[in-house]
Amino acid sequence: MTAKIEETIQEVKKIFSSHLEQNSFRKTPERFAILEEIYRRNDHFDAEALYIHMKNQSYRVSRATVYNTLDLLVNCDLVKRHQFGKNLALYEKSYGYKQHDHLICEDCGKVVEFCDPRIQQIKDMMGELLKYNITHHSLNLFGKCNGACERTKKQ
Amino acid sequence: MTAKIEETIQEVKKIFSSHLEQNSFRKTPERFAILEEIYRRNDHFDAEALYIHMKNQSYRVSRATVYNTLDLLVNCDLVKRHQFGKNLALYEKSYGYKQHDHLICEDCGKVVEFCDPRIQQIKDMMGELLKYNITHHSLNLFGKCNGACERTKKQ
DNA sequence: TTGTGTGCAAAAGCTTTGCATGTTG
DNA sequence: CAACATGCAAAGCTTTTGCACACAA
Repeated sequence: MTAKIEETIQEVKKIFSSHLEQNSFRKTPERFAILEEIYRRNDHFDAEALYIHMKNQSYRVSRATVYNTLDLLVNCDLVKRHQFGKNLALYEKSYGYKQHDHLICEDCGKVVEFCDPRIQQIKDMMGELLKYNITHHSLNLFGKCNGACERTKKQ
Repeated sequence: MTAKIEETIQEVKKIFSSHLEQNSFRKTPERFAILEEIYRRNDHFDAEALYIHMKNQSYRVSRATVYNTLDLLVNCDLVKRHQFGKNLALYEKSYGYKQHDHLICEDCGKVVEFCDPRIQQIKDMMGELLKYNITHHSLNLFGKCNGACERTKKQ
């Protein structure tokens, strides 16, 4: 499993490297360090948490660079950004992950992923019906996770 | 049609009035003026636009009151709040409207509403499967409205 | 009259920007 | 070595809060 992670990290670094090259962006150590940090995590995180975590790990980055790099990674589809609420934007790594949506617990903030083929059907149908080119979507279900919450209250 | 609007306004004012009474909130002219203003609109609007519009109409309100009243109205289901993007929260009146989701044009910001029964099926199924009480959802499709855009570029 | 609501402006929270410095190509 | 990226802190934008005054109950 650990080997798998290292392998994935090498792959995404190559992809990121190509993306930077193609767009004439520079390959800075900060950018690759942030990418690596993201791919070592397994959760949904916000920019600040990522920044703090980098700081704690001896790596010297600024918030500006974190935000800048997150944008770059979102643009080359290595990271997905989700707006779960007004002041709650969470990111997640996306390389090798299949499309999925989210169920968010209103009490503890826990995020669960799920897949349902019907959402794709809805996109196809509405795109055709309304004459839009649908590029992406965002489906979030909000609810309460019956009990498991109290112990995991977040932040 | 105009008569219909006046009628609706009377109805929602009664509902709001009851809600305020039940929660021991005061019935201030500002609150009813904001409710009325919202129900005279037919679009998706943000808090600032509502504030500006009230100001332009000789009505003296503050942003604080606008935000406060919007919260009250959302809580009694007379208004719905949608987070369409990072800094893009839009509201819409909801009394007498059936459940619907949104398709947002990435070029011009235009918002189209649509209904699809499959989303309810997904909610029911995922709630049961994952043992959550689903309270609400947010489904937004993003795409491009093929041409009609260029002329309606927003803001 | 009593305490909630309001207006105003300042503050907060997340994100972006400006500027001087550092580093990639 | 020229331009772009970085770090830092200040600024931006939307939303919230604090305070004194106004007014609903």
